[in-house]
Amino acid sequence: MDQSPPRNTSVTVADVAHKAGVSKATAARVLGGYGTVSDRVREVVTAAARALDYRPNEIARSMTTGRSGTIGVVVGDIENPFFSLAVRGITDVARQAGFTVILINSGEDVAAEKAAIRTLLAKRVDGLIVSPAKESEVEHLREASRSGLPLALLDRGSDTLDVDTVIADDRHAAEGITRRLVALGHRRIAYLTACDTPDHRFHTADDINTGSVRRRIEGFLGVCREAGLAEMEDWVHVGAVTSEHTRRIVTAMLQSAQRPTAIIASDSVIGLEVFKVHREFGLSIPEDLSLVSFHDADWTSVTTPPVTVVRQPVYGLGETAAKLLVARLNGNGGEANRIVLRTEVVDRASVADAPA
Amino acid sequence: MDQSPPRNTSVTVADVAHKAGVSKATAARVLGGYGTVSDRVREVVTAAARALDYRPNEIARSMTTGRSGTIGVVVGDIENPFFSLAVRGITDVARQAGFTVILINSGEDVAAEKAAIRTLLAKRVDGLIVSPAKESEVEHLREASRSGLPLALLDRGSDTLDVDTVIADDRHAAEGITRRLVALGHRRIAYLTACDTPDHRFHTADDINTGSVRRRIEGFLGVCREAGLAEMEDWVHVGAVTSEHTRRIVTAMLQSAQRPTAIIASDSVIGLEVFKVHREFGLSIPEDLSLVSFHDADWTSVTTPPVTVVRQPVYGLGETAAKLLVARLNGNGGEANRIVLRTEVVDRASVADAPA
DNA sequence: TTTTAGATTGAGACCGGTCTCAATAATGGA
DNA sequence: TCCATTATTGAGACCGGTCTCAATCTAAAA
Repeated sequence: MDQSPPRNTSVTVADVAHKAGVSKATAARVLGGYGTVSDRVREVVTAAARALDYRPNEIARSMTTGRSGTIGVVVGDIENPFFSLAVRGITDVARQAGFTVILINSGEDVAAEKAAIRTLLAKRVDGLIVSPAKESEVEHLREASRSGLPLALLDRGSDTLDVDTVIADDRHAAEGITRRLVALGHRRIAYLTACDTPDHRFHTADDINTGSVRRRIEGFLGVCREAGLAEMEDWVHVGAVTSEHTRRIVTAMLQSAQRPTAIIASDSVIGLEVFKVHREFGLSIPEDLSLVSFHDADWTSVTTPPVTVVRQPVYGLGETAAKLLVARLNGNGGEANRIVLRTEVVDRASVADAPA
Repeated sequence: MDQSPPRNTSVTVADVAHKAGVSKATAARVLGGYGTVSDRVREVVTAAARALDYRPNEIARSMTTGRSGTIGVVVGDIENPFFSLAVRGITDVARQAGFTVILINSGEDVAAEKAAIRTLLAKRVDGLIVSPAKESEVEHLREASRSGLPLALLDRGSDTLDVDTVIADDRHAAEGITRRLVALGHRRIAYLTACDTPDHRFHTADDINTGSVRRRIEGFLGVCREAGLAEMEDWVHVGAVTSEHTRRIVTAMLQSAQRPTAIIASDSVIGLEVFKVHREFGLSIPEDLSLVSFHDADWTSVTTPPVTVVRQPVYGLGETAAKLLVARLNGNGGEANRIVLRTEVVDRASVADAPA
């Protein structure tokens, strides 16, 4: 009795209309909530729909309206706490605005990113939020945008792409912490990032395709130059793409005769690895080595000593990007917005004077 | 010259067919990759499609095939590293199998979960992976499953739902660590979980609606009983839903005359908060307090001391659930699979003899 | 009471694919 | 060379909604 027949074939407006004894058009009107219907008919149709357990088919609806009610999100890696928090911001806004989110990881690989965009385009998403793997390769994004699809860039911008962009003031943040380290007497300051170059070595900031990281490195190098430190390019290390890579790089660094007295980690995953390795070397932070990490990850406050970090408004990054996109989706036109959210240095105890 | 006209109206198979000088049916055949076409025609159509920059419309395709190529994923909170890692496992498998993922957070709220299911049903997802907020309220899931939609449960099962389920051996894990604590002389052992009850107090394991947590508590209480410890129900604390709640509960606990000598944290977010609070009290782990946390979060290995944890195969949980779902989607029938993945205790340094 | 603007309702086209079925062309065996 | 098969192709229905337009109805205005 409680087991209704397993209906493999779903009930449609036509079914409801038939049961209610009205035309398909009328049933569609009350079910779809548009047009004008008499109260009596509305009741009959509603009752029929309930009796039949009618479920609207969004696919069919999208077919005619041209809107899918979904937004596509392409991030590097949802497993990274940075992105998972940003995505939380996006989904919260999207849900509230009546949109649903299709999530795809690019693994920071441009080819995968292109494939993702293609898939999303085929699914006819109403809008796109992307954290581009490479600023230098955004043709696929430009094309999507030019075809009229609203696009918002997350955490990484592109000068050549005139679309809504939400980033953090990475350069400023990097300048701040570098200045601080220099003031404390540090001269051998290493900057460590997951971004890679073809030969896995750093030459100039232009080699760095990830906008946010490039700006940080430019800030870092700029301040070093001001302070009269030469050839600090040699202290920028790229390719910390996995914890194994990071471990290898940090190990080489700490074993070197010219061991750095301070390390700036470009994200919390790298920062964590640096922290792990420094202990294996029996070094102590901050006496032997100062450490600053980007991203105020949860672990940074419970280590001994706790780690000084650049706190980025990660949730806000996603939230803002989604809000801009939703505004576009609601027809708000106008110039592309380029929003820069403020970061903040959270002073803890991993930074001190350079060892004598 | 390089700026192709911004086509607001997308090109369809009919357009391609017209340009290629063939019928819509024929163009559709080569574009859709089905049926049989002569090589000559294939070439002409392909060329026309390229010239027009034809992009298939998945929505329209779904309309006739009845398959959307998407799977819906409902988790508590993507921001939680547990879920973000599991989702990574899901998306990896889904992508490989040609499916796209629609992600919705339930916030561990049944009403939100129901709404999510409804949305996903309307979007005509091909399958569903859900981490149910409450085992006691799964009617909406049962209904979805009964209507023929493949469903896989993640991390939390339901005896009354006969669907593919992937969980960890939570009871066994809880028994193991409890036994260990008891053997070290602990008698005042607190178990702390985010799951809540109507009156925010724990009475019996049946009050706990989250399957994984209930099994852990049953394991915990079972071992305590074996060891002759009475009324350990009083040591189970529920409602650590936010860090503020957790902080309040832990603070009360540590201030009490009957201060626990060991705490078991039901997830890493709670474990982190316990770690933070214990320090503010000037207590030291493990001398004054032993701590064990579920989920081998990254921070647990870098604290001083590092924290002993129950390592769950989180990525594997998501991966396996997705694989089971994909198998169903490919038509594999048969009994519902109930897979239990093994956990492992990672012994670090936060557990020691109970203080005298 | 007749006229008429406005409210309701029904028919049917349409969105952009897939797919069936019949018609036509090409190939092979007797 | 003729007929049976098989390969290609075109027409048009269909999926489940939305939406336009014309027809019918209702009630207020004259």
